[in-house]
Amino acid sequence: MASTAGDETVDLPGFFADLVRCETRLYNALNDRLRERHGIATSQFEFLRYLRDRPGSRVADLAAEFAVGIGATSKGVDRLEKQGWVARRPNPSDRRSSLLALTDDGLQVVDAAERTFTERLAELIPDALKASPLATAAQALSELRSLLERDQIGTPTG
Amino acid sequence: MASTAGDETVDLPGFFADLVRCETRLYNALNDRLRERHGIATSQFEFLRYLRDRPGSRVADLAAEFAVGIGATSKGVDRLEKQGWVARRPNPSDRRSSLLALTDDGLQVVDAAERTFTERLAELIPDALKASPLATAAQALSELRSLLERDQIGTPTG
DNA sequence: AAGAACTATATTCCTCGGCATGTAATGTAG
DNA sequence: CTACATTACATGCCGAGGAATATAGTTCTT
Repeated sequence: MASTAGDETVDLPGFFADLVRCETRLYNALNDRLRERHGIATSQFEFLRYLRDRPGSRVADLAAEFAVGIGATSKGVDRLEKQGWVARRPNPSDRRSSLLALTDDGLQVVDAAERTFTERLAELIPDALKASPLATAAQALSELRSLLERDQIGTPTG
Repeated sequence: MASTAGDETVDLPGFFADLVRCETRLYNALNDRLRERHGIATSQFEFLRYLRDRPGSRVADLAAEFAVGIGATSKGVDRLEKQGWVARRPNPSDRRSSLLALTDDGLQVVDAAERTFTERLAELIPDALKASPLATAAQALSELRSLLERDQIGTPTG
C-alpha cells in the first residue's frame, strides 16, 4: 500500500550527512575570511559575540552554549585573555568562578568581525535559497536545537 | 510597506548558529554511542561507509568528500589500516596513489556500526520533526551542500 | 629522452579539543 | 561547626587536524 499521512520519513543518515557537510564547508569558509581580516577563528568570534551579548557569563556558560568541554573552554578563554580581548573579573558571589567580560579592544574586534561574518555568510548562501526553502530549514533546525538542548543531548562530559 | 514576495530573508547568523549547534550535539551523541558499542569515532564510521560504498577510492577522494585536508585524511587512513579495517592496495595505473578498500573485518565493523548509527540517529531526532518540517530542511540542506561543493567553498588547502 | 612542471601522498610542526586529574571554594548532613 | 560531597575551574597529557614541506611518480616540453 501507499503512504499513510505522516509516515513519509526523512532519510535521516542522508540528512545528517548534508548537515555535517554544510556545516564544515561554511565553517571553513568563514574561518578563512575571519582569520585573514581579523586574525581570529570563527570559534573565537562566537565566544566574543556571546560575551558581548551576555557580559558577566562564566566559563561554564560558554561551555554549555557551545556544547564543548569545560577544559577546552577554559583554555579558549585563556587565549582570548592573552590577546587582551577578554577579562576575568572576580565573581563576588562565588570565588571559584570568574565573570567574563570583553575589554574595549575585544568589543572593537567583535564588532568589526561581526560585519565581516555577516557579509561573508550572505555571500556563501545563494540568494536562491535565502527565501522560502532556507527559512523553513532554519525553523526546523531551530526547533531541533531547542529539543537537543532541553534534553542535554551531546553535552560533553568535561 | 509590508513584504514583497521573496524578500522575507532569513536571519543568516541565527541560522548558522542553529546549524552548528545541531551538528555539534548530534555528532557528539553519535560519537559517544559508536565509541561505546564499536570502539569507533563517527568520523571513522563515515570513512568506512564511504569506502564500503565506493571501493577503490583514493585518499584524495575521501578528502574531497569530507572537506578535510589531505594530510589529515592520510593519517586517518593510517589509523584505519592499523586497526585492520582498511587496506591500501597499489594502484596499477598510478603508483603515487593507493586504492583503498575495506578488509573483511572493516566490512563487519561498518555494517554493525551502521545499524547503531541509524538507530541512534532516529532516537535523537524527535518524531515530531521527522515529518514535513525536517523533510523540507533536508531538501534545503541538500541543495545548499550541492552548491557549496560545486563552488568548492570551504575546501581546505591541504 | 632529459629536464621541468605537476600530482598524489606522506611527513613534520603546531595548535586545539577531549579526557583525566588536581585544587580551591561552596554546599550539606550530622 | 566539621567532615564529606559537589561545584567550578585550571592543567597536563594525548590524539587529531591544518599548513607547510618533502618525496616519489607522472606528464609535458622540447
